[in-house]
Amino acid sequence: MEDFPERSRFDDNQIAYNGNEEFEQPPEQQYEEFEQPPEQQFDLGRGFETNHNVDSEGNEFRDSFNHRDSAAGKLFVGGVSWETTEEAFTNYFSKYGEIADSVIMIDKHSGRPRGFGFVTFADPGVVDSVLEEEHVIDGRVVEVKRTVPRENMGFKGISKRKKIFVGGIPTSLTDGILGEYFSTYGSIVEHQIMVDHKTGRSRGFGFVTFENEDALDKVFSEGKIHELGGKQVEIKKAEPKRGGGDFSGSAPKSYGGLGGAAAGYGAYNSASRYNGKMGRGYGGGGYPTYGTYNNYGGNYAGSYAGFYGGYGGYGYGFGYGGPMYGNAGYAASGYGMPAGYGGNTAYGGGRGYGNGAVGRGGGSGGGSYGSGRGYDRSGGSTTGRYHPYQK
DNA sequence: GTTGAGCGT
Repeated sequence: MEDFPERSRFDDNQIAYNGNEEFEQPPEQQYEEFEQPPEQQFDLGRGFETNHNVDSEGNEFRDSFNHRDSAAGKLFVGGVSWETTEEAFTNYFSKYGEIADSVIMIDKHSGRPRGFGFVTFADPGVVDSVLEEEHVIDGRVVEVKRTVPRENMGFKGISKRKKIFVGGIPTSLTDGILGEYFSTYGSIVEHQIMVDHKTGRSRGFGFVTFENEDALDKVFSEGKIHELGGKQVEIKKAEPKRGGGDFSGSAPKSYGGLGGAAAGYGAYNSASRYNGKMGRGYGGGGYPTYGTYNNYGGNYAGSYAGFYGGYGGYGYGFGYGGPMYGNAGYAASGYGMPAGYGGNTAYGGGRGYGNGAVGRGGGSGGGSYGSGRGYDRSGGSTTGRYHPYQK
């Protein structure tokens, strides 16, 4: 018996690996895809020195894809009554200055207003004062905010664990009182009582965001039960509902975790196919934090990959509660890092595992994005932020 | 009565 089965198996492996290499396309091509000249969409003139960034971990990433947000003078207006017309809406804000643009978004499917809109002032200087004030349109208090920040603001953002949940609030209690009460513990950044859109009535709970964490200490030091408006309310640390900022910076919904997904693909030969679509990672923010669903993407990919033991890979990443189920075996570990560089490396990654750079998945956002959209949705919460043009 | 809300096809 000189013919060892091992031998042939080994041969098989060799073949398999060779096969891999066959699939690997010259990186140059990838580069061309990724190195597209950055759009000059920075009409905000806010002093973005460059759109080539390096985060604190040394990851490079590009800012692109900043359409529609944070143009100077532009504000998001939420909580708009469904009865408010665009005309009334515009007219209301025109008292602060010339309106360059304004719109109330309508859901095309239901034909109903979506309850929010945008207003852009010709003079960006007025937004600050607009943001300071309370606004009532058609008897409804609307919420004016800057348009959703992305990685751009990740650092100056005001967010950490400074938000508390307040439950058991008497429906008669107003948001103003809520703010007044808790402001005795520290400066409040934001506070709100949630109301039912249908009835307009309080839902009996709200949130308060403090400026500093010591305010939280203070407020919690008095126990979780507070007396507000003559009633007992309970306070707790607010649970993050969605990218709302319990964690790093204000990285909103950060597609951060995608490192995993990308990895998954990388593992498989077909990476070459997908690579073409990945690349531009929004990455940015870089914290691997969320990305729950994204991981599914990775998973799936992993399964397909089969090769490197792809299955098993249930996401990892930081949930809120704490640890994750890290496993993601190779998939995650190997390629997260290269991904950070924008896909080109995602490639090389195909072979060199062991970097364990999972954490850096940030940069590879594009991955799951381009290819894993379907999975994303399965994760629930279809924020629908990115509707590339699906009608 | 107890965990929100939404970011322009």
